[in-house]
Amino acid sequence: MRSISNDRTTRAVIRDEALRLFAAHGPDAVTVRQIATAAGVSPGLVIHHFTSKEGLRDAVDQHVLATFEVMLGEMTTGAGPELFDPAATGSLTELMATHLPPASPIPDYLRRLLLSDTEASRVLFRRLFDVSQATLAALAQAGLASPGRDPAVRAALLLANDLAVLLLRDRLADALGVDPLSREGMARWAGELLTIYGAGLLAPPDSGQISNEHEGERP
Amino acid sequence: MRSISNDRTTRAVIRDEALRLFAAHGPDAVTVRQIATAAGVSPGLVIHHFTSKEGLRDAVDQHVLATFEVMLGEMTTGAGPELFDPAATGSLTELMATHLPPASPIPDYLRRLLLSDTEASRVLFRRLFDVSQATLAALAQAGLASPGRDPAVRAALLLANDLAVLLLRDRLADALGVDPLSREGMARWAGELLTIYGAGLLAPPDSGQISNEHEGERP
DNA sequence: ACAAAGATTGAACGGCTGTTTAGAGTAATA
DNA sequence: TATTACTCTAAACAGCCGTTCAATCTTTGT
Repeated sequence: MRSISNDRTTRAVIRDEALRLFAAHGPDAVTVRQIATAAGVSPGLVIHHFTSKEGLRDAVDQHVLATFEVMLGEMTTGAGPELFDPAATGSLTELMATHLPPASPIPDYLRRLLLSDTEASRVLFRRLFDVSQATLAALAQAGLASPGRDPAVRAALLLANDLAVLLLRDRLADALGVDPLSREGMARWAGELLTIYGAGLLAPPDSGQISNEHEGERP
Repeated sequence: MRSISNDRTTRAVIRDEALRLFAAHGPDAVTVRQIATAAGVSPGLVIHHFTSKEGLRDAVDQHVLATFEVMLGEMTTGAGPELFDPAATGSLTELMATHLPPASPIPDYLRRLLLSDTEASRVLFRRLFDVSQATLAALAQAGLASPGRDPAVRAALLLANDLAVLLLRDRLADALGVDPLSREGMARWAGELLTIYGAGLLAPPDSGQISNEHEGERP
């Protein structure tokens, strides 16, 4: 049956449609019937596969966590160029823009997940915090950044600043006229972040970037 | 009837209980009956005063927005000392910690509001963004900060970094063992933020603070 | 080919939701 | 005091919710 252009299990289809709807409207605002319709099945089948709506939520959480584990794994594996870029300190934003399709529901889902007071939320944040701490330590070892007087707080601050773009995406897109997760948005954001991380708020533009390809800019 | 230790209108009591419950569990997870019980009235009366549950949400939104308008007004009025502190760039965090009781539901409500895709959310963020832009311009005029190559993005970045503490409060408290909105948490957070905003990530500890009372630290 | 197991459906059930309605108490007006 | 207006309640209503159930259709194992 599921042969032409569809090799996903029905279970996976339901899970993915739930992810999409949960990301767009929040789990509480989405009904089992809506998920079933979106997946082209009956409401009973959704329950049959996931026992309950909360079971479905858990399955979606687990799937998203696994996706992130893969992304984080690829990051620490293929590391190298971003080590010379203080702003790419495990930049979640860039990581997602690179590894995820442009219309992926995962950023929106992550936004809700991180603010949801669930176990999955705590586990994910803890993981991101550990990565942030490790990255800061590595940068310090390489002499590219100071660990600061309070390394744990500094690592948390860098992580929070990174996540802020994700969490406030819609509001920022409104205010700036550019989606901060788009190519142009990320470039403009990173430009300011690099300057500040490089030499502080008083620094003149164009300081801070350690390796900029051409310095042809001259207004 | 409402005389001893209660000069609030019944309407106001309902509104405040709704604010408290909405902040704690989210508007969708709270029922009209729960609000009515918390306020000590019948469910019908809640509807009678606010027409519908959504009307109640709007009233709460409006009340929170008005509260913030007052706080922002007091900020720009009593300005002065914080102008010399680049990190206090309209610091929402500090503003709320100062003007709100420690158990106020408003921080939690704000967190949900800013991510809710409602008109109130857009209005509030736009207002905060304008304040951030104005503050950055004032700091630049005073020679205390550079407006950056992209002033709008820089103002948005400073605002987002400020709001991040609020949005991720629970997760940060988990990871750091300190509520970042508590006195100790704010002090530690501001310490790192001042250093980075002062001279960047490479700066040694204790640079960046323009007016630190004693420099007795020497490890 | 036959039987067992699993996938799937349509209809139904009880419970909870926001809201309505009719009416009882209470204060203000005249 | 009679009337009007307002606050408030108890009960009920219709609708939607997650979930269950019995019965089919489809696949798998032997």
